[in-house]
Amino acid sequence: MAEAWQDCPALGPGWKRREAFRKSGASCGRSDIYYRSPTGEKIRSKIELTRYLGPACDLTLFDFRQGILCHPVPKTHPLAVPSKKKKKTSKPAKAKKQQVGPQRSEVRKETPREGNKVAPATALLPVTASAPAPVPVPVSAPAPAPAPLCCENCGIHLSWDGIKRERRRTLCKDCRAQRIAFNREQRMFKRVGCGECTACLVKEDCGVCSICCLQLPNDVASGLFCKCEQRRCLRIVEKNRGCGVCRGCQTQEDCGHCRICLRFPRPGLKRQWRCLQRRCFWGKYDHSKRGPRVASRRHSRAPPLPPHAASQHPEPTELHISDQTPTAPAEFVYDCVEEDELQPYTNQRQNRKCGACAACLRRMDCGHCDFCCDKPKFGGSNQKRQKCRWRQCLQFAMKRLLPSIGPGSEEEARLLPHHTHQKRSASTRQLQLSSPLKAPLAVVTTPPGPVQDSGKRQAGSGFVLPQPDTDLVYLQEGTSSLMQVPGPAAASTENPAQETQGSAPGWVVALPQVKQEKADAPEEWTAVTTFLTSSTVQPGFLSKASGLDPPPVKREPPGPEEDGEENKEDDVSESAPAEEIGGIGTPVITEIFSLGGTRLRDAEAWLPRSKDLKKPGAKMQ
DNA sequence: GCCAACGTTGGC
DNA sequence: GCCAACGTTGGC
Repeated sequence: MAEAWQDCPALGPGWKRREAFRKSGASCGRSDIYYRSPTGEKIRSKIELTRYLGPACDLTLFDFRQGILCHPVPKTHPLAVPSKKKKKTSKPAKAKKQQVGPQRSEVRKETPREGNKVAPATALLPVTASAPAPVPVPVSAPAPAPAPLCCENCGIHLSWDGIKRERRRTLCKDCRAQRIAFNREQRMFKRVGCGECTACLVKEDCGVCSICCLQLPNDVASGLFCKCEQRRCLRIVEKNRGCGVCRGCQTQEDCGHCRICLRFPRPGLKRQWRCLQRRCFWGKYDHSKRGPRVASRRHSRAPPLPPHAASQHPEPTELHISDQTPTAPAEFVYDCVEEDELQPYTNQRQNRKCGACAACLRRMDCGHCDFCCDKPKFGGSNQKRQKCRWRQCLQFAMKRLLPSIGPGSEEEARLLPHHTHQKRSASTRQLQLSSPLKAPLAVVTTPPGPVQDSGKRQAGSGFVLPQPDTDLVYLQEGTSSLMQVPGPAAASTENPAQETQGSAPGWVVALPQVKQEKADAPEEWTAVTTFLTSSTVQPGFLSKASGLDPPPVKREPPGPEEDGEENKEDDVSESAPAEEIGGIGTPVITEIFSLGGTRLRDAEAWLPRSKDLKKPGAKMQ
């Protein structure tokens, strides 16, 4: 973001406008116009602005690019922006729709600043029934001043302008900068280490820790995602202990009014997360049992501080690591970190499509996965901005997930952009399975009939057919089965016609059936494509998958942030609800791989369901 | 480690 | 102009 936000009085108080010039790529030099509402909503286009303000708002006179209102001057003299006005007036279709909107005079109405979408609507026009977010806020009266905020760390008073609405932490500018620096430094320590501590100086793996004992393939182990415990940088702050000196650590009692303290207690459950006012500013409180971290070795470890933190945060002597000024990361590269990883980001976007897998061949969004639900066209808020899970390339995901599956052929090498490997092959994010990687990779169920005779059958690169009488997915070629996916064998017979078409091998890539898929052209579905009999995962899904009902959607947590946080923090306190286990309506493979890493252990809770479903009464054909 | 959020860019 | 979605990063 090279250009700063500037006021846009044409839209009303609190509205900001920014022009961002593209710095690279084919469209380098081109600029994009963004607006930000008084409540922090990001607007990227006039359509979005119209959608945001509601249909009653007339934006005909508003020049989105210039950020000004075009006065309805006599036809002969478009004074404001002569050259551009022609284009604006050449859009009668949109104008017709908006003619019911108010005149300019209403644009400058005072804008309340509550965190809802009513406020911006009042900035341009009176609130109507179609205005979004019907939050019970008095929209007609002048907005009351927002409650004063204080930095969670230093406690100084903050203005609303200095706060990013979407951030969960309320920090002043300085504290946020320090925290960002701290996080960046920690990331660097995790990635390459400080290079100076005793752990970083160890050159060989211990061979006895839990990570070393995993005996992962070299190419996987070299990915840094699992590092010998004895070689982990000592300057990585542990999650389960705070710094002891910050405001949060020194606070002894719950505040009683933060969102955590005010959270409605759940019957029979003890609160497991910490009052916001008592959380360490630097370190991480222990809200997670994830990860095979070994803490015992680190008890004497001192949390590092951002380079400029010392001047503002008093800390014990032991916290000073002043003589260990972080050196450039390049000096501390592990042998397994490729040189390319240290090269600057090329700005070249990857082509994530192989163009041949079932996902790439799919042309329509499912409309039901979380990414689809996020899309504006499905009524979402456009925050995730990811491709439909069912359309995310299987090949791409496979390569990213299993780096050991190198391009086995030139074709594969072509399909997988080289910089994919360059940029991430050795990073800790390699197997992270972040959102874009959670593609519906492949769920292979045992096909009916004699196709099971060969035990495992190569079914395309990276896919191996399951053993007879099992419903497993072998995500590794050859004999390595890194992941096993349960599923009733008989279930794959739901759509036998598709399975037996053409030259399809005796395996099926399972995809969910959702209503929209019926609209897909038949040729979009390859012969190996069938619908997932997700009854394996979710009882009752089969009937839904059969088209009788639209599959339920795995939705985002209801709350804007609290529930999401709560889910994270509270994930061990309750038995997982169904959608957390299998994700009805969400690609099953997505959920499976969401279990990746430490969450794999939770697969046990997932697996037994297949047994249940294999009971006579549960099996559905 | 994971992922939500969002800046950014490609492409229609 | 607009949308899709890739890639980064801050927060937990």
